[in-house]
Amino acid sequence: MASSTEGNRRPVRLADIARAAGVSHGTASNVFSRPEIVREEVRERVKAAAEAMGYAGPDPKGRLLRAGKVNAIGVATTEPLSYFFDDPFARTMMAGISEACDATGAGIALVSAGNEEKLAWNIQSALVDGFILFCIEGGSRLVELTRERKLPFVALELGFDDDTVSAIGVDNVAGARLAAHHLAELGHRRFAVLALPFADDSTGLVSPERIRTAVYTGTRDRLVGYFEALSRFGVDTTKVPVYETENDEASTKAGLETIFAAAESPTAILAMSDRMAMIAIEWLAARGMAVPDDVSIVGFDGVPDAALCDPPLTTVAQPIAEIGRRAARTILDFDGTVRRETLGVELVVRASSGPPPETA
Amino acid sequence: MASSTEGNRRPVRLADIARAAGVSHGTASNVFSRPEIVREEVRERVKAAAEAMGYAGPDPKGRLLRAGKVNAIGVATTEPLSYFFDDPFARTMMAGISEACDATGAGIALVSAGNEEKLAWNIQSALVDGFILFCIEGGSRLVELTRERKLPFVALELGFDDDTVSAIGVDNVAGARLAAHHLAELGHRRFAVLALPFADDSTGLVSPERIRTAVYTGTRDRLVGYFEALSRFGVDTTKVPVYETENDEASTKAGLETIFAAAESPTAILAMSDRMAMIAIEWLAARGMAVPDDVSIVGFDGVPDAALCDPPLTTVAQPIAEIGRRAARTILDFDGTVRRETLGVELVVRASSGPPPETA
DNA sequence: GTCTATTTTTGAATCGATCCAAGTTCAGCG
DNA sequence: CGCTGAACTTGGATCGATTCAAAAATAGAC
Repeated sequence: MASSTEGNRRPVRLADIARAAGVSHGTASNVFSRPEIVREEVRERVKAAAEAMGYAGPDPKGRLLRAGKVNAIGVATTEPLSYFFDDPFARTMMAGISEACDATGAGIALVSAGNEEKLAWNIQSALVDGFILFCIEGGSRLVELTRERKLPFVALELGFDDDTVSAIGVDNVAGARLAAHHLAELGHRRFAVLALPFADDSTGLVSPERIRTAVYTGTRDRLVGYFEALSRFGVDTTKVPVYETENDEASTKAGLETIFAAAESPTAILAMSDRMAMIAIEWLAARGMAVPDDVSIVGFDGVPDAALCDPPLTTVAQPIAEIGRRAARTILDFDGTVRRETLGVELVVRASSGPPPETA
Repeated sequence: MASSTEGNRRPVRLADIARAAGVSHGTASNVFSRPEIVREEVRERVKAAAEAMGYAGPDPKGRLLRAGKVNAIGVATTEPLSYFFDDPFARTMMAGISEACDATGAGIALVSAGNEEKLAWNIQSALVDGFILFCIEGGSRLVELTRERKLPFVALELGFDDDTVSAIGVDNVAGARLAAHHLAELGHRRFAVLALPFADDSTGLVSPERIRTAVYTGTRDRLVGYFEALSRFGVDTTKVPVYETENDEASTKAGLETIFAAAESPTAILAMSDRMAMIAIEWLAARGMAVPDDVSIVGFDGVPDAALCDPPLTTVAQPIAEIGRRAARTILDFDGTVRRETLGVELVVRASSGPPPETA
């Protein structure tokens, strides 16, 4: 029966019920958005008409255009969407962002895309009031794309220098110094570094030249911090192998192969991410090397998983959730200025680091 | 210099550059959305004008209104936003949803809210093409609110019977049967059940009356499954303590206190969630009871963490990511029909279950 | 130089609401 | 009975784009 009237889809809009109720669309609008200013009798009539016609309530699309504000912040990355739920670092960050959004009632829109073209489109068409950018990879492209939108945005883990963008990060030099100092103080003198990318194009042992011309300043800063602390203990840093990975399993393992194939294998590994550190622990275990008895490892990031692995990882902990919280607030309370924050890090000593083996 | 012209914020719109370039809005619009149909000379002129005036590109707000489609799906829950990133079950589900969204290029909007009123508003005003509802708690309210929007939606973990809503779930009875059968077959005869809520108002040992009048049919179904399998082994299910919790630490621990305070303590625990099962393992360890030597435990859900805890948890695994994927597809390929899917579950035997102690 | 076919461009209509200045209604008062 | 002010309503303008039928410009043929 009903279907005979319905037939095809007919989106009922405010104007329809206004007409049905015999009032202007202005009044009909008020019934929904400011009911108190409409006389009760009229209000009831309009509501009844809405009910009868199956009106779904003011369509946010229309409201949005008028109001201008979406009340949601976009979080973008070049990784696939599942990155936000799979990666421990991202998850912790998102928890911080969530907290700030919950507090103000803002929503979160996740933006990502497989290929470059889709990413551009998704960023251009995302319905948000601002962006938080996860710049883990392809950060400069992401920043470039987002800048076009002319909306407030803040970069996280920004890998390169650009004073015109708001960014929140940590003191990489100080953090790295902490990690290297800790190991050197324990007595280690033979080190190897598992590095994040210095630029986009390759992996492998890095030359001083590559370090000098690094695109990703975060990577360079961490290395500088490591070397600063090591030099202070008399370590010849030119002899320390630095293997550049892509922070994934394959390249990290390749790095470990290379490092331990050398004549003098290290007693301590400085990993620029917990991810690599944990892969290293696993790799060493598989080769029968004990952590920390044979080799000590210190990570970087302080993801929750690092406390749970075996042995629990000594690492340089970033205040990840706090970074997320501040990033969200930067967008939520945007005031038109470029905001740059550098937060402190903390060395969390757990069981993956200890004195070097006696025989060494 | 520049600032003297800019002064205050002036949102440049398409009409502005059209005027500046001396073309109609129609043509200006085409330059951006279908550049191939406008003559090169004109296209360049318009683009130059856009560049000169600092135009950010067609505003999605305007486009949206015209196009009608947002190209994003909303995921809603009554929990705070961080639930999506903290809870292992939710995370796995979101990974599945992400996958389906990535495949079609759709975005994800997270919707949630502290209080009831905000939730209603957030659902009413979310810019999405459809909803996926996490009905873990307050599911009926969530469904009610969402129905108002008259958008496609699908419920997950729907706790109650309602044939008018699309939902994706698992065969709770069969899953529970698997769990109980496994334990009974190992020789256990003294059981206790850690149950999810039967209704919203209380926790504690449940009466047959409460089971019969259960609001949450999922809970009831799992219990039915447990009891069916146990009966087949001659266990008097009326003697099996069933403790209703809120699936959190406090109430689960209270349940364990109660259960183990009884004269005949159980040798096996059937937990309706991995969460409770893992809390139980911890609680038992703290009391010096060994799992599975003194007490066996079987969980329900199959979250990734269950494989990592100590001892690894035997559990009834739901195809969580697959549920997420199907939910997303239900919205993405919405055809106007009510879709109900019930997926199978699988018993994953790990180290938390074994034969009962000899002395028992 | 005219006519037809094709390529471009135009401008009004539309999407679905909210806002607001101006107009209407009505009770109370002198 | 007219006047005043408060309480409601109205209808046009606006938000920022896209669409499409019709008009205009251009090209090609004869």
